[in-house]
Amino acid sequence: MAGLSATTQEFSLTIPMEFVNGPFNLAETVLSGQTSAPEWLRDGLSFTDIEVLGGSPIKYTVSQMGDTADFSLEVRAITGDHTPQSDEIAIHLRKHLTQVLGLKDDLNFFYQKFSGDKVLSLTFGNLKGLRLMRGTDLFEALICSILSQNNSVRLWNRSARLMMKHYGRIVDFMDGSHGFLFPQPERLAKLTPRELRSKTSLGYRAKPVVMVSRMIVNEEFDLGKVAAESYEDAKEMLLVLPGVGPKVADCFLLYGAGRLQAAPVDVWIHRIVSKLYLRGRKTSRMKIALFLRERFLDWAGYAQLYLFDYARGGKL
DNA sequence: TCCCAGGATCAAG
DNA sequence: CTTGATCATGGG
Repeated sequence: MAGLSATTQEFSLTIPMEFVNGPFNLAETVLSGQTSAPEWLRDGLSFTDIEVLGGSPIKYTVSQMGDTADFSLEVRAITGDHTPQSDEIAIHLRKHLTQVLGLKDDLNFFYQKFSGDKVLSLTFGNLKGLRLMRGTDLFEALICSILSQNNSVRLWNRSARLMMKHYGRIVDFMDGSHGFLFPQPERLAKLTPRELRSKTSLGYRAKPVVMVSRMIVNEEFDLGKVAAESYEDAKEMLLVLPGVGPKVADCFLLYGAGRLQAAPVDVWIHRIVSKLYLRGRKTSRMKIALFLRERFLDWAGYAQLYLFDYARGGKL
């Protein structure tokens, strides 16, 4: 937590390996298509994101030094124009990164607990250090999850960035750069679906995005209240939202609300689970999700993430 | 040109 | 509770 300077409003901090609970692979984690938020911008092996911490925007770049088993995380950050400089920002930032990168999740316990699972343990080799990301904004996580339906990771991220550019608040930083925050529901609620679609190439997903935004602005739907319910109740409540089915609801609960027993079942999960666990028997997505929850309990979300990356990586 | 992508929805069986 | 067609958009 060093390098604080009152004049430049740039600072850096180091997160030592001892602060992280087990191995970590930054690139694998950031690039694994999780829907908690739009994917961080990549520059080589460094990743950059913008977040509002303590009321003021901050841009930070994270780099991993070393490998997944012996490493440190170097973080460079810069604040916006009117930000009072203080040590609290660095504290906020470290806390923020701990949440969004799942730094306190006990991965070694996970690997040990399921070392006897012949299928899941297959994925541990190349994916060691892959962690579940958790969003800091429920609305952002919900919209990103809706965008991902029947879409590629690349395309839903492109659409999300276009939404930010056109409808998100612009923030300026001391180095002359700027960026955009994720749009507020109030802004999206005022749009017509065709207007949104024309600027973001959201396709047919533009309509549910606008509808859901309106329901939240009108207080017909309270994401905070839903996130506080039990997993089963929360999922049932989410299914009334347009554009939200079982998979999107699970994405929101896992990446947005941090419910680790949620296991979103997409085409990749459906493929790999029915092939490697169910001898190729075709099964409904609902049964696959139930299978994952019953088998992996509070680690179902993690099991799903590892199986997803393993399958998507061409290991099928 | 067809098939696919971290699916949802509706009608019909 | 399951299956099939349809829904935009861009990549392979």
